Amino acid sequence: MQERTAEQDLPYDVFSRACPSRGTLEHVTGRWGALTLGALHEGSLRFNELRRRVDGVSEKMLAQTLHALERDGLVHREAQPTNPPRVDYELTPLGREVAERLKALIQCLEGRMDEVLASRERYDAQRMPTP
Amino acid sequence: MQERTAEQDLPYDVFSRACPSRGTLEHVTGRWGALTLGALHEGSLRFNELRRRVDGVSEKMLAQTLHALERDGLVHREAQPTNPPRVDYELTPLGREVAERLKALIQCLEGRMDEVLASRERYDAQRMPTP
DNA sequence: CGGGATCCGGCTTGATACTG
DNA sequence: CAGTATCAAGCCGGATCCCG
Repeated sequence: MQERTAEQDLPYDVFSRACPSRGTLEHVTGRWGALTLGALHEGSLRFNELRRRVDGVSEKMLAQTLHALERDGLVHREAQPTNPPRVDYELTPLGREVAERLKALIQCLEGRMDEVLASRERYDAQRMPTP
Repeated sequence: MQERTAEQDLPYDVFSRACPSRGTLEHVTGRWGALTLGALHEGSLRFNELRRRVDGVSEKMLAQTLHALERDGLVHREAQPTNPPRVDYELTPLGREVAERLKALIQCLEGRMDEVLASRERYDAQRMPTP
Protein backbone atom coordinates (compact mmCIF):
# COMPACT_ATOMS: atom_id res chain seq x y z
CA MET A 1 0.00 0.00 0.00
CA GLN A 2 1.29 3.42 -0.97
CA GLU A 3 1.97 6.21 1.47
CA ARG A 4 -0.38 9.09 0.69
CA THR A 5 -1.33 12.37 2.29
CA ALA A 6 -4.92 12.24 1.04
CA GLU A 7 -7.26 10.01 2.96
CA GLN A 8 -8.75 8.38 -0.09
CA ASP A 9 -7.34 7.10 -3.33
CA LEU A 10 -9.37 9.23 -5.69
CA PRO A 11 -8.09 9.85 -9.19
CA TYR A 12 -8.97 13.53 -8.95
CA ASP A 13 -7.29 15.90 -6.52
CA VAL A 14 -8.52 19.45 -6.30
CA PHE A 15 -5.29 20.52 -4.65
CA SER A 16 -3.36 19.90 -7.84
CA ARG A 17 -3.17 22.86 -10.12
CA ALA A 18 -3.71 20.72 -13.21
CA CYS A 19 -6.67 18.65 -12.01
CA PRO A 20 -9.90 19.41 -13.91
CA SER A 21 -11.82 19.14 -10.66
CA ARG A 22 -10.38 22.48 -9.63
CA GLY A 23 -12.04 24.17 -12.58
CA THR A 24 -15.39 22.62 -11.72
CA LEU A 25 -14.99 23.62 -8.09
CA GLU A 26 -14.50 27.18 -9.25
CA HIS A 27 -17.61 27.07 -11.40
CA VAL A 28 -19.59 25.73 -8.47
CA THR A 29 -18.21 27.95 -5.74
CA GLY A 30 -17.55 31.00 -7.86
CA ARG A 31 -19.27 34.23 -7.01
CA TRP A 32 -22.29 33.61 -9.24
CA GLY A 33 -22.10 29.85 -9.57
CA ALA A 34 -22.83 29.24 -5.90
CA LEU A 35 -25.77 31.62 -5.86
CA THR A 36 -27.18 30.26 -9.12
CA LEU A 37 -27.07 26.69 -7.88
CA GLY A 38 -28.56 27.80 -4.59
CA ALA A 39 -31.42 29.53 -6.36
CA LEU A 40 -32.13 26.58 -8.64
CA HIS A 41 -32.15 24.25 -5.66
CA GLU A 42 -35.45 25.78 -4.68
CA GLY A 43 -36.93 24.88 -8.05
CA SER A 44 -36.86 25.45 -11.79
CA LEU A 45 -36.50 29.07 -12.87
CA ARG A 46 -36.51 31.10 -16.07
CA PHE A 47 -33.64 33.34 -17.08
CA ASN A 48 -35.04 36.60 -15.79
CA GLU A 49 -36.48 35.03 -12.68
CA LEU A 50 -33.00 33.81 -11.91
CA ARG A 51 -31.62 37.23 -12.66
CA ARG A 52 -33.92 38.80 -10.11
CA ARG A 53 -33.31 36.13 -7.51
CA VAL A 54 -29.54 36.40 -7.71
CA ASP A 55 -29.33 40.02 -6.69
CA GLY A 56 -26.62 41.94 -8.49
CA VAL A 57 -25.79 39.55 -11.32
CA SER A 58 -25.56 41.02 -14.82
CA GLU A 59 -27.08 39.41 -17.90
CA LYS A 60 -23.68 38.51 -19.20
CA MET A 61 -22.39 36.90 -16.06
CA LEU A 62 -25.60 34.94 -15.55
CA ALA A 63 -25.48 33.62 -19.11
CA GLN A 64 -21.81 32.78 -18.74
CA THR A 65 -22.40 31.06 -15.39
CA LEU A 66 -25.30 29.02 -16.74
CA HIS A 67 -23.26 27.90 -19.72
CA ALA A 68 -20.43 26.68 -17.51
CA LEU A 69 -22.83 24.83 -15.20
CA GLU A 70 -24.71 23.30 -18.13
CA ARG A 71 -21.46 22.18 -19.72
CA ASP A 72 -20.40 20.54 -16.46
CA GLY A 73 -23.72 18.68 -16.37
CA LEU A 74 -25.06 20.37 -13.25
CA VAL A 75 -27.85 22.38 -14.87
CA HIS A 76 -30.34 21.39 -17.55
CA ARG A 77 -31.58 23.97 -20.04
CA GLU A 78 -35.09 23.45 -21.40
CA ALA A 79 -35.91 25.80 -24.27
CA GLN A 80 -39.41 25.99 -25.71
CA PRO A 81 -39.51 27.32 -29.29
CA THR A 82 -42.49 29.59 -28.64
CA ASN A 83 -42.85 33.30 -29.17
CA PRO A 84 -41.91 34.94 -26.95
CA PRO A 85 -39.28 32.32 -26.09
CA ARG A 86 -39.41 30.54 -22.78
CA VAL A 87 -36.38 28.86 -21.28
CA ASP A 88 -36.37 27.01 -17.99
CA TYR A 89 -33.31 26.07 -16.03
CA GLU A 90 -33.28 23.26 -13.52
CA LEU A 91 -30.74 21.16 -11.68
CA THR A 92 -29.75 17.75 -12.99
CA PRO A 93 -29.55 14.89 -10.48
CA LEU A 94 -25.83 15.56 -10.20
CA GLY A 95 -26.48 19.26 -9.80
CA ARG A 96 -28.93 18.53 -7.02
CA GLU A 97 -26.33 16.60 -5.07
CA VAL A 98 -23.83 19.39 -5.44
CA ALA A 99 -26.39 22.05 -4.59
CA GLU A 100 -27.37 20.10 -1.51
CA ARG A 101 -23.83 20.29 -0.16
CA LEU A 102 -23.54 23.88 -1.19
CA LYS A 103 -26.72 24.74 0.61
CA ALA A 104 -25.49 23.08 3.77
CA LEU A 105 -22.45 25.33 3.57
CA ILE A 106 -24.47 28.46 2.89
CA GLN A 107 -26.91 27.80 5.71
CA CYS A 108 -24.07 27.06 8.08
CA LEU A 109 -22.56 30.41 7.19
CA GLU A 110 -25.83 32.33 7.37
CA GLY A 111 -26.53 30.82 10.75
CA ARG A 112 -23.12 31.78 12.14
CA MET A 113 -22.83 35.29 10.73
CA ASP A 114 -23.14 36.83 14.18
CA GLU A 115 -19.95 35.05 15.22
CA VAL A 116 -18.24 36.10 12.01
CA LEU A 117 -19.24 39.72 12.43
CA ALA A 118 -18.12 39.71 16.05
CA SER A 119 -14.76 38.26 15.04
CA ARG A 120 -14.33 40.98 12.44
CA GLU A 121 -14.93 43.69 14.97
CA ARG A 122 -12.38 42.20 17.32
CA TYR A 123 -9.88 41.88 14.50
CA ASP A 124 -10.36 45.42 13.26
CA ALA A 125 -10.30 46.95 16.74
CA GLN A 126 -6.99 45.28 17.50
CA ARG A 127 -5.37 46.67 14.37
CA MET A 128 -6.73 50.19 14.46
CA PRO A 129 -6.12 51.52 17.98
CA THR A 130 -5.33 55.14 17.01
CA PRO A 131 -4.75 55.81 13.34
CA MET B 1 -46.98 33.36 9.94
CA GLN B 2 -45.48 35.37 7.16
CA GLU B 3 -45.35 34.25 3.54
CA ARG B 4 -41.72 33.90 2.51
CA THR B 5 -39.78 32.45 -0.37
CA ALA B 6 -36.97 31.26 1.86
CA GLU B 7 -37.61 28.18 3.94
CA GLN B 8 -36.28 29.64 7.14
CA ASP B 9 -36.50 32.95 8.87
CA LEU B 10 -32.83 33.76 9.06
CA PRO B 11 -31.71 37.35 9.49
CA TYR B 12 -28.97 36.88 6.89
CA ASP B 13 -29.71 36.16 3.24
CA VAL B 14 -26.81 35.45 0.93
CA PHE B 15 -28.97 36.21 -2.08
CA SER B 16 -29.15 39.87 -1.16
CA ARG B 17 -26.40 41.97 -2.60
CA ALA B 18 -26.01 43.93 0.62
CA CYS B 19 -25.89 41.03 3.07
CA PRO B 20 -22.48 40.58 4.75
CA SER B 21 -22.88 36.83 4.47
CA ARG B 22 -22.21 37.12 0.77
CA GLY B 23 -18.77 38.52 1.44
CA THR B 24 -17.96 35.69 3.82
CA LEU B 25 -19.26 33.14 1.35
CA GLU B 26 -16.86 34.57 -1.20
CA HIS B 27 -13.95 34.34 1.21
CA VAL B 28 -14.82 30.73 1.94
CA THR B 29 -15.59 29.57 -1.57
CA GLY B 30 -13.20 31.84 -3.38
CA ARG B 31 -10.49 30.33 -5.49
CA TRP B 32 -7.91 30.10 -2.70
CA GLY B 33 -10.21 30.26 0.33
CA ALA B 34 -11.78 26.89 -0.38
CA LEU B 35 -8.43 25.19 -0.92
CA THR B 36 -6.89 26.83 2.13
CA LEU B 37 -9.71 25.72 4.39
CA GLY B 38 -9.57 22.27 2.83
CA ALA B 39 -5.85 22.02 3.52
CA LEU B 40 -6.16 23.21 7.11
CA HIS B 41 -8.94 20.72 7.73
CA GLU B 42 -6.30 18.02 7.64
CA GLY B 43 -4.37 19.72 10.41
CA SER B 44 -2.36 22.74 11.49
CA LEU B 45 0.12 24.02 8.90
CA ARG B 46 2.83 26.64 8.61
CA PHE B 47 2.81 29.32 5.97
CA ASN B 48 5.13 27.64 3.51
CA GLU B 49 3.66 24.21 4.13
CA LEU B 50 0.33 25.66 3.19
CA ARG B 51 1.89 27.29 0.16
CA ARG B 52 3.15 23.96 -1.08
CA ARG B 53 -0.06 22.12 -0.31
CA VAL B 54 -2.24 24.62 -2.18
CA ASP B 55 -0.60 24.14 -5.53
CA GLY B 56 -0.34 27.34 -7.54
CA VAL B 57 -1.05 29.94 -4.87
CA SER B 58 1.32 32.91 -4.66
CA GLU B 59 2.66 34.34 -1.42
CA LYS B 60 0.53 37.40 -1.78
CA MET B 61 -2.72 35.61 -2.39
CA LEU B 62 -2.11 33.13 0.41
CA ALA B 63 -1.38 35.91 2.87
CA GLN B 64 -4.41 37.83 1.69
CA THR B 65 -6.61 34.73 1.92
CA LEU B 66 -5.38 33.91 5.41
CA HIS B 67 -6.03 37.46 6.59
CA ALA B 68 -9.60 37.36 5.34
CA LEU B 69 -10.24 33.97 6.94
CA GLU B 70 -8.64 35.05 10.19
CA ARG B 71 -10.71 38.21 10.25
CA ASP B 72 -13.88 36.21 9.71
CA GLY B 73 -12.92 33.99 12.64
CA LEU B 74 -12.42 30.82 10.65
CA VAL B 75 -8.66 30.52 11.03
CA HIS B 76 -6.44 31.06 14.05
CA ARG B 77 -2.93 32.43 13.60
CA GLU B 78 -0.34 31.35 16.16
CA ALA B 79 2.92 33.26 15.86
CA GLN B 80 5.96 32.29 17.91
CA PRO B 81 8.46 35.11 18.39
CA THR B 82 11.46 32.92 17.70
CA ASN B 83 14.22 33.35 15.17
CA PRO B 84 13.59 32.28 12.52
CA PRO B 85 9.91 33.01 13.06
CA ARG B 86 7.42 30.19 13.15
CA VAL B 87 3.75 30.76 12.44
CA ASP B 88 1.13 28.06 12.56
CA TYR B 89 -2.34 28.31 11.11
CA GLU B 90 -5.22 26.18 12.27
CA LEU B 91 -8.98 26.15 12.00
CA THR B 92 -11.13 27.60 14.75
CA PRO B 93 -14.16 25.56 15.87
CA LEU B 94 -16.27 27.66 13.54
CA GLY B 95 -13.77 27.17 10.74
CA ARG B 96 -13.89 23.43 11.30
CA GLU B 97 -17.64 23.38 10.81
CA VAL B 98 -17.37 25.36 7.63
CA ALA B 99 -14.47 23.28 6.35
CA GLU B 100 -16.45 20.14 7.06
CA ARG B 101 -19.22 21.26 4.73
CA LEU B 102 -16.74 22.46 2.20
CA LYS B 103 -14.96 19.13 2.24
CA ALA B 104 -18.23 17.30 1.67
CA LEU B 105 -18.74 19.46 -1.40
CA ILE B 106 -15.21 18.95 -2.69
CA GLN B 107 -15.31 15.19 -2.21
CA CYS B 108 -18.70 15.02 -3.91
CA LEU B 109 -17.21 16.83 -6.87
CA GLU B 110 -13.99 14.80 -6.97
CA GLY B 111 -16.01 11.62 -6.88
CA ARG B 112 -18.25 12.69 -9.76
CA MET B 113 -15.67 14.20 -12.07
CA ASP B 114 -16.09 11.38 -14.60
CA GLU B 115 -19.70 12.42 -15.05
CA VAL B 116 -18.69 16.06 -15.33
CA LEU B 117 -16.03 15.33 -17.92
CA ALA B 118 -18.41 13.16 -19.92
CA SER B 119 -20.98 15.93 -19.87
CA ARG B 120 -18.43 18.41 -21.13
CA GLU B 121 -17.53 16.20 -24.06
CA ARG B 122 -21.18 15.82 -25.03
CA TYR B 123 -21.71 19.58 -24.73
CA ASP B 124 -18.65 20.46 -26.80
CA ALA B 125 -19.34 17.84 -29.47
CA GLN B 126 -22.83 19.15 -29.96
CA ARG B 127 -21.61 22.70 -30.52
CA MET B 128 -18.60 21.98 -32.72
CA PRO B 129 -19.85 19.74 -35.56
CA THR B 130 -17.55 21.05 -38.33
CA PRO B 131 -15.58 24.24 -37.55
C1' DC C 1 10.95 31.81 7.58
C1' DG C 2 6.99 34.88 7.26
C1' DG C 3 5.53 38.19 5.54
C1' DG C 4 4.56 43.82 3.79
C1' DA C 5 4.85 47.26 -0.18
C1' DT C 6 4.87 48.34 -4.80
C1' DC C 7 4.35 48.03 -9.73
C1' DC C 8 1.91 46.63 -13.64
C1' DG C 9 -0.24 43.56 -17.34
C1' DG C 10 -4.36 41.21 -18.47
C1' DC C 11 -8.36 38.75 -17.55
C1' DT C 12 -12.89 39.52 -15.52
C1' DT C 13 -16.65 42.38 -15.15
C1' DG C 14 -20.25 45.71 -15.96
C1' DA C 15 -22.77 48.97 -19.33
C1' DT C 16 -24.69 49.44 -23.37
C1' DA C 17 -26.58 48.24 -27.69
C1' DC C 18 -28.39 44.90 -30.75
C1' DT C 19 -30.93 40.42 -32.35
C1' DG C 20 -34.42 36.70 -32.84
C1' DC D 1 -38.20 37.16 -23.16
C1' DA D 2 -33.62 35.36 -23.74
C1' DG D 3 -29.89 36.08 -24.91
C1' DT D 4 -25.10 37.80 -28.01
C1' DA D 5 -21.54 41.49 -29.19
C1' DT D 6 -18.64 44.97 -28.11
C1' DC D 7 -15.68 47.86 -25.36
C1' DA D 8 -13.61 50.41 -21.50
C1' DA D 9 -12.37 50.06 -16.80
C1' DG D 10 -10.83 48.03 -12.78
C1' DC D 11 -9.43 44.75 -9.86
C1' DC D 12 -6.90 40.29 -9.52
C1' DG D 13 -2.96 38.23 -9.20
C1' DG D 14 2.12 37.54 -10.19
C1' DA D 15 6.79 39.34 -9.86
C1' DT D 16 9.95 41.77 -7.37
C1' DC D 17 12.21 44.00 -3.58
C1' DC D 18 12.37 44.69 1.13
C1' DC D 19 12.33 43.93 6.24
C1' DG D 20 12.11 41.64 11.13
